[in-house]
Amino acid sequence: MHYRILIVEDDEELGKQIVGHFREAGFDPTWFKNGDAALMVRPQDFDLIVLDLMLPGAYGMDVLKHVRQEADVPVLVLSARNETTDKVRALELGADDYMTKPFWPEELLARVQARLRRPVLTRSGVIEVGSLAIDTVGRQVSIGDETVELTRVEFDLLTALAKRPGAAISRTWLVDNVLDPEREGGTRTLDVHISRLRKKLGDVGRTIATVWGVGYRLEPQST
Amino acid sequence: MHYRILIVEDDEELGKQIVGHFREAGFDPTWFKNGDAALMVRPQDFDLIVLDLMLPGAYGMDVLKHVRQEADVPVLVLSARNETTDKVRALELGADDYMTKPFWPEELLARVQARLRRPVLTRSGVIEVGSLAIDTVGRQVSIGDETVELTRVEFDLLTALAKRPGAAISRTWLVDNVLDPEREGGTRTLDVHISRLRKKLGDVGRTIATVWGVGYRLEPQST
DNA sequence: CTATGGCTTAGGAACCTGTTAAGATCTCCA
DNA sequence: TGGAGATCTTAACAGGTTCCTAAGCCATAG
Repeated sequence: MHYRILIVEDDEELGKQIVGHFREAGFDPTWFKNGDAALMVRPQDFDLIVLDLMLPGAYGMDVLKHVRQEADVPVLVLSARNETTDKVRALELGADDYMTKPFWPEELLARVQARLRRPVLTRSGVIEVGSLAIDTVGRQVSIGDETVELTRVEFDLLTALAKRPGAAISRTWLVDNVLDPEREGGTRTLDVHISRLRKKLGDVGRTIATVWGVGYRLEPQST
Repeated sequence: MHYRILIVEDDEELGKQIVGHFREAGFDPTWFKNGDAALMVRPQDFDLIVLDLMLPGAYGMDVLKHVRQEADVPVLVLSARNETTDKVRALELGADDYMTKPFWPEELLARVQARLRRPVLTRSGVIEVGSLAIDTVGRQVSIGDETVELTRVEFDLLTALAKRPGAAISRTWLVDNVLDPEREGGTRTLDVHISRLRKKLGDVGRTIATVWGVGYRLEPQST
């Protein structure tokens, strides 16, 4: 069975290239060259959406909003600029990942593949990993029947890991995306949060593995 | 069946050298010394194009553009400078890989082979070579059902080899790309890592072959 | 047989992580 | 506005892991 990928990209060259790479890799890509068409589509017909934010007419954000209203499909956002505002807004609107042009097609492919190995995310916005249940809407976490109280950072940290169970999430990514972005680098802050998270989660906490020199990973079959 | 390679390179020496290497390696190389000729060609007649950006008259980018308009042939770009602008522009125009001069002809050959001989990379980001499975996303390695604990360098080394099973990966490439780039040259560090990797992998470790005077190779049918 | 390159062992240096404790900051409510 | 409590950050250190280098031995090519 082939994953269906929707690509929204106005650049003729880049679009063709991306489509080619996806097809080669065994995906089933659909390519829209403008936002209007993308606004008509049923997002739930696709397994993942690659969206260029810099569409003519600044439709990028509209498309993203539309997709988010309709379904919980992962969205990978592309942007030509490396402006933080774009990134922040995209993430606020529910983008799942973000890439700055230019990039290697392989990298895009790799990220998409990583994203598709996704967790059990129920329609109500609950991520389930083993006995762990994360209500991303109500921002509540439970293990079995027990509710666990987490702070904001702890919750975001756990969510980031749980969104891609089994994947190693790099320290830098976590620091940049979960912790306060205004911070300056070079501390043990992340470790402290992980430490407390593990303690609060008890047995489940032990399924947060350290990937030495890289980051952390939530084991998929967390009991 | 021979792969047809188009080489666009104005430097007499380098061109001759590259052509020689490709021919030796069993490719079918065609060599153009200037961009004008390259603009006339039908890119779809080739399996891969090696393009020097620094052509007289600055035709490099034009050729790239031409190729991209015509067909979806992989293009490997060469450039004398190590300037980011060139790299970025090449990427925007759809180059698939990029090499900075000077380089070893072997390295060029290796990259070309890597591109033509697609790695065994499954949808989920797992590289499989025989009973060996490398989860590049989760950064985990297993042989059959057994998980193998590898350090960061060991993992990256194995991945580099496994991405191109059967291909000889040069020592220099491994040292430059896998080991800490800040290091100074002239040690036996790589050997030590390979040694430990072999030991940890047990039987599979024996399929990491030494290519005398060149580097290492992971045998494709590793048990 | 010789020279070159590769393998392995061992030790120490460098690095990374986990944890505790304390200070800074934020939030909420009276 | 003030203050208590919760939350986040930083510093400091311990403990462990990983990496690099040196040195001797072995394998290979010529």
